[in-house]
Amino acid sequence: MQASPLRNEETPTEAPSPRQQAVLDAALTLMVEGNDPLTMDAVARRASCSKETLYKWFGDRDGLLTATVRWQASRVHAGRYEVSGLDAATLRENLLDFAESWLAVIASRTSVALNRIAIAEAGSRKSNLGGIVLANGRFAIGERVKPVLEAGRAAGLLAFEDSETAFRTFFGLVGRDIQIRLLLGDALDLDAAGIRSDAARAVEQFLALYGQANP
Amino acid sequence: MQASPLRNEETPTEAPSPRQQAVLDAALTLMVEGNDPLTMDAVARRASCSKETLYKWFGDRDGLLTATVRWQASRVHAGRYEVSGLDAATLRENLLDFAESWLAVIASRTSVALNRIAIAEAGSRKSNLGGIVLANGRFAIGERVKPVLEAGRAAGLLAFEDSETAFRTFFGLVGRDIQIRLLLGDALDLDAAGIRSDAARAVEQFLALYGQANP
DNA sequence: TGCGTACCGTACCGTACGGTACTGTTGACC
DNA sequence: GGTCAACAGTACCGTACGGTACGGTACGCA
Repeated sequence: MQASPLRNEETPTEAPSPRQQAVLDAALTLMVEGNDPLTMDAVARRASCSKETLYKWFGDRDGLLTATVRWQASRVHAGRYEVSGLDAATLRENLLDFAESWLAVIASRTSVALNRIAIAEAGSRKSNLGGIVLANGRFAIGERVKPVLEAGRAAGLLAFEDSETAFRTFFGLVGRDIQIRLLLGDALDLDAAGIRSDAARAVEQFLALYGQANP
Repeated sequence: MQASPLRNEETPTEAPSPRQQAVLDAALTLMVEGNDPLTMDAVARRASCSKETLYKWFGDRDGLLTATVRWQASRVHAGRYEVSGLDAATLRENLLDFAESWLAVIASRTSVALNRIAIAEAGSRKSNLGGIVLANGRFAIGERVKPVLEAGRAAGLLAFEDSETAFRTFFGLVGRDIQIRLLLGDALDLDAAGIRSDAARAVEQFLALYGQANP
């Protein structure tokens, strides 16, 4: 089990124009509503544009989906974290922040809808939607968390050999069964309070496993 | 976040006849191969039966998918575990066994294909495939693991308040990012050795969090 | 031997949807 | 005002696929 080749899929291409953003937002809205099966007709109607324009801008259906996923991802990315001179409280706070924001993302209707489409598409080859979602979700957050973990280790607050393995444990403690249940249609509603307490529990468990008193 | 209403979906209806089982196996094979998009035509051709028979036996496409999921589930369920007079070694062994078999399931091509279809279907209402997969996967294993955890607590080997919460932590430690990565098409191959070491790590971590010396 | 049942194979139907073509209409620029 | 590009709206095409109908065959049963 070595590094996956999926991590450099972020390739933002050029940013969509405001009108194109409106179209992509329409597509997102339709996905999230989830009543109709996201047909090109439906997007065109919702966005008040012609199908011909859709095809001109995005090439084909897959291009539209790809652009939509990228557009959504571009709005989720947050700034990087400060990792120099880490103390225990700051480390805990950073991890808590990651856990909360990650839970908020995977519990959002947008994420569920996007992941459903990417997973469905990943079944039938000929589209890299799954890779894009992974690159902007799971792998993007891994690349942001691992420096924090490594800084924690450098500061003597954490002990682990491989930051990737440590992160995957953190990921499991935070996400548990939430994402698969939501993807499969379980009703499971996580409100803000539930997210906070889940995130806190995950962080405490992670620190119990990997933390050590600053020597 | 309370109990989900999905847990009594196992309703096995009557068992399929041998010929019907062959048809369902054909459907499974097609799903796993994943080249064509599991059309009724393809199933009929692969199973050497007529579409009319398919519709007569299973009602419609959704009925066929449902029967296929149930058929697969009926083969995965293993026997229950002995939970009386648990000692530390037996507890660890039981947990290890659960973790290994669960990892083997979610890493199998069959599980990935089935979950993909159920997730795709869960997007467009009108089908309870997702509920069935959940009931026979995540919830079924939960109902089998929780008695073991509770027996461990009764024997003074584990400490927790809520067995559901403890199980969800175990679930997260075992599965981590594996299922979502596979669903999204990541290549990630887990061989038997990888599964064993992953399972062992998860069990040790779980015991580090919830275990306590027998008083 | 005739009849009914269960089934395969295949032709067929209707519709949904991806993709294209055509006809305005608007607005920028000369 | 004339010209052109971009675009909305819509009609249209081809195909894939869910679902149905029907002819043909094998087999059990009287």
